[in-house]
Amino acid sequence: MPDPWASLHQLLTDLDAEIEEVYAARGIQGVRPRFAYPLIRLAHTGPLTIRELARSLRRSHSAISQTVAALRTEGLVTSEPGPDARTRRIDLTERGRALVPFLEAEWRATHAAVAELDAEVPHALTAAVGEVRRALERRSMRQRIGDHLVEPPG
Amino acid sequence: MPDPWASLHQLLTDLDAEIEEVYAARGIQGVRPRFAYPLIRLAHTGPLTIRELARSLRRSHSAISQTVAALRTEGLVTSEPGPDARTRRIDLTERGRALVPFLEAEWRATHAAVAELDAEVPHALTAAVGEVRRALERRSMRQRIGDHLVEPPG
DNA sequence: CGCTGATGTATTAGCGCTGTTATATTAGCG
DNA sequence: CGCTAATATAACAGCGCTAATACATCAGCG
Repeated sequence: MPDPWASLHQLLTDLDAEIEEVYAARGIQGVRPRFAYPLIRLAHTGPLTIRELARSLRRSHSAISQTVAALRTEGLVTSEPGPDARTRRIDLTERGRALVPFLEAEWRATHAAVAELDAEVPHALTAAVGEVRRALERRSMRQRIGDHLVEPPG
Repeated sequence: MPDPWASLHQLLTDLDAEIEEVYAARGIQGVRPRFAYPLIRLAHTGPLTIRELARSLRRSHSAISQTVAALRTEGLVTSEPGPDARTRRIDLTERGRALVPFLEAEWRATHAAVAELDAEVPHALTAAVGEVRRALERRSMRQRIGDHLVEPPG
């Protein structure tokens, strides 16, 4: 028996793998799943700096800097010095922009699939996650575990 | 907006972090969360080979080999050549064995906390995961996404 | 009897995902 | 000039995986 949320972890891993398959089926090369959201975001907002993009995606600027470096390597974005020469404007290349319609379609389809799934089962996963989050705000997992912790003598 | 299961991912990450806090609160050093299950398993089964342990924990033998190497570095297990010189018997050291009662207590407490959580919310997470799994066996995520995929013209 | 090739086991290199901290660079600003 | 802000990069942490390698074993064959 693995840890209590191993099945949850496995589910996530499997879902991610299936997204990759959707990409592969479309013959999309060199686009890792983590690339999709930055690209979609940039398509909507126009050029952003690293920090703006990071805030927008709720990641650290360091993490985004690394992702953007990878995107640049794949020729999906450019990074031009901005009006303030400290900042750089991250913008889509033609190739990056061309990808966005599909990525967005996949994004919407995935959301729809999740919604379908939630409606199909008695215990909707999305609802469960939200409820657990709120329950943990009331009392943390650490506290809950502590309350149940019975240590054997010795 | 992150990907559809970003919140799920975040939840997992947070839960793992809280387990670490429980360890830290007990002053346990050098024991990463991934160490717990191999140690507990070995305590129940006695010495196992890498492959047996891997099967037992449903991990790749490669992953377990690496974990065992880390366990050895921490002085928690030994790895002696077995009767068949192809294999090695992984066994607990004194230090490893001494840890097991606490790790098991934490394990039980965590399960109890999860059960409590499941009972506390309208949509039990554990149930949701199982139901989603079964739903995906009926129709894969890949298919579901494909069915909802509407690509824009161009 | 000894070699050969198939199989099983373990390790290791390299990669994926996530993130962090620390440091260097450069620019803006008072 | 010195402080602050933005970015980039290196090194590291965690989790896992596959594929290649090394080695042992064993069956079969000449």
